[in-house]
Amino acid sequence: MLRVTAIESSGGARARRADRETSARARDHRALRLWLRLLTCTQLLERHMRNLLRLRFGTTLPRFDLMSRLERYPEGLKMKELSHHLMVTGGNVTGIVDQLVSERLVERLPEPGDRRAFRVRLTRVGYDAFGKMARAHEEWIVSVLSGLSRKEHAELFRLLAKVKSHALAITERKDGA
Amino acid sequence: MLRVTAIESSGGARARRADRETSARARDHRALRLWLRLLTCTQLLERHMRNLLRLRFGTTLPRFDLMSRLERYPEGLKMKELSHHLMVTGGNVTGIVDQLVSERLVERLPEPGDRRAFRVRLTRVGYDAFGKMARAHEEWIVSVLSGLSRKEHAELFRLLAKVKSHALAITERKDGA
DNA sequence: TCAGGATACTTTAGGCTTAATCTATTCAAG
DNA sequence: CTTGAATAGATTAAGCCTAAAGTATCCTGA
Repeated sequence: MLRVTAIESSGGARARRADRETSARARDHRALRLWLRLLTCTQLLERHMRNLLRLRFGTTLPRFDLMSRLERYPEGLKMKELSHHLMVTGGNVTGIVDQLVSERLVERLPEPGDRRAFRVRLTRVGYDAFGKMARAHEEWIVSVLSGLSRKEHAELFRLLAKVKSHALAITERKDGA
Repeated sequence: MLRVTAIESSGGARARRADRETSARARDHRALRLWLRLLTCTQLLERHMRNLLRLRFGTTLPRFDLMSRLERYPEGLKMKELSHHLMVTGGNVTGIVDQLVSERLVERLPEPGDRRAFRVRLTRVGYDAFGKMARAHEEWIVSVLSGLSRKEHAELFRLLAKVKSHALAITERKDGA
């Protein structure tokens, strides 16, 4: 329930208790609204990105993300590493790499010294295709975030870092316990 | 490419041009990093929420979101309205409502005066089930965002509002053009 | 009245994602 | 060397999500 609770105004112990409850509820309310707004922002940007990639390049965000990661590692990455970087499961990476291989955008190379693993790398065609997409992607991201001043940029970045590290701390604590 | 470009130091027109390019690239770089951080934060929180709902309540985030929306409208919502609120396609809502109906958590009621439409509403069981989930959900959201001071909360909220409205403006402009 | 366009919803095909399970290979301890 | 645990990937079943096309109903204007 996201309705704001009215604040009582009279004094006394009862009222103080009500105030505490009220402000606790108001804080909860703020946290929920903040979370919903975070979610909405991400979804808006992500949706637009997906449309851009689909309409202009006939591809998808997951494929773009994977290629984007590979582009930074000319020597290629193992499936396991990709899975970790992209924060998705191994099975998922298998599927996306399969697609990209069939489109000749990436290739699987044997990993010397470990016959279980292999290295995934962009092909020449993959590099070229990614370059075009990356420019459009970056252009749009810059424009959509240009509503913020440089100072606001930095502040938002800092606040999100705080959220991120706190979230990681909580998640890991629960995983360990 | 997220590598930071070195800044040239000598004077003259050539160097100034290089500086302009460099800082433009640095700004692009900041925008991309900001976007990636936003995405990471959302994914971290969302992932944890999904796990919570799955492990403790045997349900999923989309179902929770849908019920959460219905909880605010005791008279129910039409499929179209749900689709709009949740920012997903109609076909998607059909699927999730079907699931929830088969679990007896929501019900479809005829919409008087329009035989094409109907109203989706939480059942008694649905209300009770949602209440339990909502408490756990809220508790966790509050705790994960408790790393921020009240002031930081407000600032983050404000900055995200700015991102949101700017993104909406850009998206709509392109849709209209 | 009735033809058309619009609207509410469903269906379908295809892609993403996960958890769980399986196979092949590596590694380490005896 | 052999056995058993750990690791790298692939596979499967199930759910989410979308765009596009389909069905039924409503509405408007001649």
